Amino acid sequence: MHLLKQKIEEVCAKRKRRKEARPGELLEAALDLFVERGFAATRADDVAARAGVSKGTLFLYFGSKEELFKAVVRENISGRFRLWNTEFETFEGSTPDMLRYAMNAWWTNVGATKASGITKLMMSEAGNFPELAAFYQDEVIRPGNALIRRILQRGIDRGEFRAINIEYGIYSVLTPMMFLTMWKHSMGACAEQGFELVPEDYIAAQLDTLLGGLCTKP
Amino acid sequence: MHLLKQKIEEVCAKRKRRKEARPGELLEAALDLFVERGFAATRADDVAARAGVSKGTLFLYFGSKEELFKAVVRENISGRFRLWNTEFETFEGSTPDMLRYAMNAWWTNVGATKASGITKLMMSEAGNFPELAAFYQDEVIRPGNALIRRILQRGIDRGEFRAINIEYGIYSVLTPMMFLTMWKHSMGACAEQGFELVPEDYIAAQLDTLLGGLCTKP
Amino acid sequence: MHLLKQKIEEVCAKRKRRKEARPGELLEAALDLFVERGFAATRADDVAARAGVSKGTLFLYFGSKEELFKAVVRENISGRFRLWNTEFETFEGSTPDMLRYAMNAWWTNVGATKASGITKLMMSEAGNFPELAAFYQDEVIRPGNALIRRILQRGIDRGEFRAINIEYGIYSVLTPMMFLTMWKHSMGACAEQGFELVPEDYIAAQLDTLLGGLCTKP
Amino acid sequence: MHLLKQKIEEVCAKRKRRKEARPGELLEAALDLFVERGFAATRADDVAARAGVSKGTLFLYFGSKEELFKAVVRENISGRFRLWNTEFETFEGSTPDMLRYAMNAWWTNVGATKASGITKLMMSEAGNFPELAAFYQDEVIRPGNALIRRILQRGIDRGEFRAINIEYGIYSVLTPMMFLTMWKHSMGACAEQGFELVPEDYIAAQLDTLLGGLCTKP
DNA sequence: AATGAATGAGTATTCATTCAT
DNA sequence: AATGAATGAATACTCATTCAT
Repeated sequence: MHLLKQKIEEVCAKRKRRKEARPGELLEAALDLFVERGFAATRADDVAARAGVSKGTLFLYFGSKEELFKAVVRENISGRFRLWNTEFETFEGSTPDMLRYAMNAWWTNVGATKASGITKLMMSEAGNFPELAAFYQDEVIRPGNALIRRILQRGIDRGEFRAINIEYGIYSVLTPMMFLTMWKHSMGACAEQGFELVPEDYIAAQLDTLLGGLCTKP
Repeated sequence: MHLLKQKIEEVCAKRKRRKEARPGELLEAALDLFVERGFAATRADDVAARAGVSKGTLFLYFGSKEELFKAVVRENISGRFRLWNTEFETFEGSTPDMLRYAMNAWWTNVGATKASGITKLMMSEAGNFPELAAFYQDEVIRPGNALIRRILQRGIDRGEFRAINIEYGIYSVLTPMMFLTMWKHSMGACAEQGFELVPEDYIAAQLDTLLGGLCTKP
Repeated sequence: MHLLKQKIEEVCAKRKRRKEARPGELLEAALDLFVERGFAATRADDVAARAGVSKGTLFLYFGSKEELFKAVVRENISGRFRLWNTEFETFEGSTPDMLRYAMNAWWTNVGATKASGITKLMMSEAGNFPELAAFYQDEVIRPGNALIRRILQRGIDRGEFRAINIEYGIYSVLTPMMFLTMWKHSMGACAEQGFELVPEDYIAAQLDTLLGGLCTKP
Repeated sequence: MHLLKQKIEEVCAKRKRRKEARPGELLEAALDLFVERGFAATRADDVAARAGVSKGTLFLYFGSKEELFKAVVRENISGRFRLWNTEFETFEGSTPDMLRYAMNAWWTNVGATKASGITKLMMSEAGNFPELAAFYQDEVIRPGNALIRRILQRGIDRGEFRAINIEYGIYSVLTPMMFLTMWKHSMGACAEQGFELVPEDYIAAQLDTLLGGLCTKP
């Protein structure tokens, strides 16, 4: 009898592996297309085709195109912040070093990956999906800001940073990342000839300016 | 029958004077809606309605929705740079002051006005309109970058700025403006409660950081 | 100048005649098809085609298939009751004659016409359109019942009818009409061979039974 | 591999006992839903769900939705007429009493039960299923009419009823039943307030009118 | 020049039906 | 026998675009 069970389980396992894989394949395909073409210009047909299933299957897993979009956003908003907060607490170097580390880690783990596409998506479509924008605000913007705030505060507390207005300072850290994201997904395609933007160098340069300022020391 | 035509033409005579104004009204309406909703989500109906004309009239002036979009972008990319370059050449203060002046002027004349909407448009739709993106690159990005480059170079030449990598430095100046634009047109709607972003203060704070750096002077 | 106006009005008149005719043509086509095939089995395409317009035009006049359906029902629910109530008040003959007159008038003006199709429609689809059913209840059932009630009451008051329970009596009058409607639109198609139901004769026979009863007088 | 099959068959053995029951459960569920929503608006999913099986199983027993529908109708058209004809032949009372008995028996055994749903179904969908309508005609309408005809003829023969036109007289008996059926399944939901229709009372009242007529005896 | 009625290609979504397991 | 994942044909509805007036 257990032989039967075993067999059945085997069979089901294969199917289940497929069933559980489906949404993932669809989400991946959807992410690609949404980022590439935007929400409206992405046809359900195409998402299904790229995932290698029929249109009907798409709607089997996601009730509507909008739900698919939401799922794509959710899927790609990882709980990376828990890890990062831990790293913050155990970091032993100087705060400038911490900042350097943080921005480079962001680029490696987010900016350079497909995940950065959803930031671009959010910027483009936020107006049409207020509910999603709020979700993004809660899940990404707020924790992200909080982490940067902690870093800046640490720098100030330790006398490493000037006593700047932290809330505005956050954006000084944020905007280079935002810029890189847009660069990669929007303007980058038609970049200025004769000047190749190298993300890692760009980040290094921004950090230099950010930390040291443009002005020569008196 | 030609009598009718003649009469009609007579009657329409006074309308002709308004003829030149029409495209302007349409472009204005289209700018608003494109910025607010994006290209795909903006219906020709709505543009016409907001401009106070019939849908047919819209297509009388612009052969297609895409052409309308291009016209909107082109129309709003003014040759402001000639004036700004002149100002640069006649400016007599320090380069930090010049930078301050430039960014505030940008906010007053562009960022705070509807014109900033096209930057948002370009970021959102560049991928779908490479031709337009190239045009934008030529007409806005390149001259803008050139102007900032001149400012930074002036600062370095006069010993006011450190000898940073200018190409990357440009983006340090650019990104706060880019950020403000996106803030105004995308994320701003669902901003974090308890922290009101005041553009002028934000610019001042960014300039402070940019010029002085985060680190305390040794 | 008035010549122009005249011409324009002429032109517009033609168009308006067309525009105002459209909904009517569509409603007529829709009535035919809904009655023939039911709500669900009627395709919007077909309605448009039968009305001689494109699918788009259909949705120009009726926001959705459901709205079209509602409009069909409304359109065919005439204010015939005002006329009938007047006739009731000015009728001078006996109440049995009045009843005879009423049922025959119903057949001529409603039962035999396409309008009877909506009764069949309502019976079939009432469950799926509670809102419409309520509307039908208000606009047709209630006034219809009221009229029959007046007739029966008149007969009783004048000593022509027995003192029956009027509320139930109403249905004795109603059901033959309902039956004829269903006969015409449902079962009639596959009627029993060898017995041709002649509506007028059927009505006469029902009236005979209704008025005289089946039983021989004691 | 055949080992697996063997095992599976073993396991399914006890299910086989239920095998015969399956179609019955499905037919019951289908009857409910078809009556409630009509043919088109009833989804195969829902039928299967209500019957507690998977959608696949439904199509295992019934090749198509249409076949399911036909089976539902056929299943519920019982050969009750044999019994009723026997009762007719052994009935000993007066014909008016016989009529009273017949209509009340109908209500108890058919009208008040789910079986009455198929009458409603037939009325709504006859047009779309002429084949079924013919079947219904043969199996229900014709025998039913025949039985009523025998009753009326008995009354006339025994001098209890007037010598009416029997073919039309049949419908005088039929329509109250038809009406009750529609009332229960269509319009009843949104009945007129302030007047509760009690089926048994309604039948009694109709019989009174039918037998005695509306007119006072001379 | 202006209109707005008409169009029809295009797209999301549903659901009966199939079939591998 | 039973499942339920997958399918794709069918259909309501949208919207840029045309054109007669």
